Amino acid sequence: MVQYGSSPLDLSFAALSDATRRGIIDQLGRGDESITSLADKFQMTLTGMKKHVQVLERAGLVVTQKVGRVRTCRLGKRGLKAEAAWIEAHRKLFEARFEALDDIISEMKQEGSDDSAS
Amino acid sequence: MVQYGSSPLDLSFAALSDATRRGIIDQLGRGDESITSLADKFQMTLTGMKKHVQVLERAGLVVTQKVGRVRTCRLGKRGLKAEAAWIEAHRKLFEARFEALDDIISEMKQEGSDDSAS
DNA sequence: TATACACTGAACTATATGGTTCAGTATGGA
DNA sequence: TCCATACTGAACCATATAGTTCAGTGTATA
Repeated sequence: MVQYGSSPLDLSFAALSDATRRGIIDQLGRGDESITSLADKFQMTLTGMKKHVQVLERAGLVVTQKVGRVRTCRLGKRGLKAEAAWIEAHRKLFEARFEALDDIISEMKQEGSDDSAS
Repeated sequence: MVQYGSSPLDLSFAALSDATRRGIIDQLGRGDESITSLADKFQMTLTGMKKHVQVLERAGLVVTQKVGRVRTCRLGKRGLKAEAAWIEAHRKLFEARFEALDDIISEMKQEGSDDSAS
């Protein structure tokens, strides 16, 4: 039996699965921003933006700091190392599979029956 | 205003945000599997496993083919290229930010007020 | 001091996710 | 032919997500 507990990757990949949040990361790559300016840029309520930022923060991708009444958001120091590592390791897995099985696969496709059924 | 539509990355990052599904990819890297054998290995009902496989399939990470009564799952040809590309591009963004701002940040930390408030 | 600004939190909506059970359908083998 | 196997689909549950509105709190500033 294979057992997998939940991990930090759960949080970061989930954070990255939303286009708005990937956009926020793009934006913060260009410079720090307040919640308000992000909300403006993404045409969203303050509250909505705050939630997105919280998701990114829980994932460690973004760090925030409140000074006065302004909360400033910037990219988190931990970066995307763990995610890059997982993806790279598995990208190789995919490729290894295809080097080994390329011809077998096309062979299977020939004799294939149902394929792609619901 | 910054506008981001939904993209294939939404589906693949969401697919990767679950430890079971990342485990399935690990497993398929070692060889093709039927839904039943995956369900056994991950101690889950057939129906539950089928759903996970469908999520991976919609994301293009896994391909399935039904022959007789067995549906065989294998890694999808499209692999993790797009995901790797996004992560790599942004990993550089993170690093660039820190090279430029490392000292400014630690300076901000000194004078910081609230930090890490809810 | 009064006002405007930036955020925060609670509450609500609609939809998705991760899982189950149960009742099928279709296939392979004795 | 009969039975077990492998999957499929519908229905249900609990929880999470993406967004909203509304009613605050705390901070700058005129």
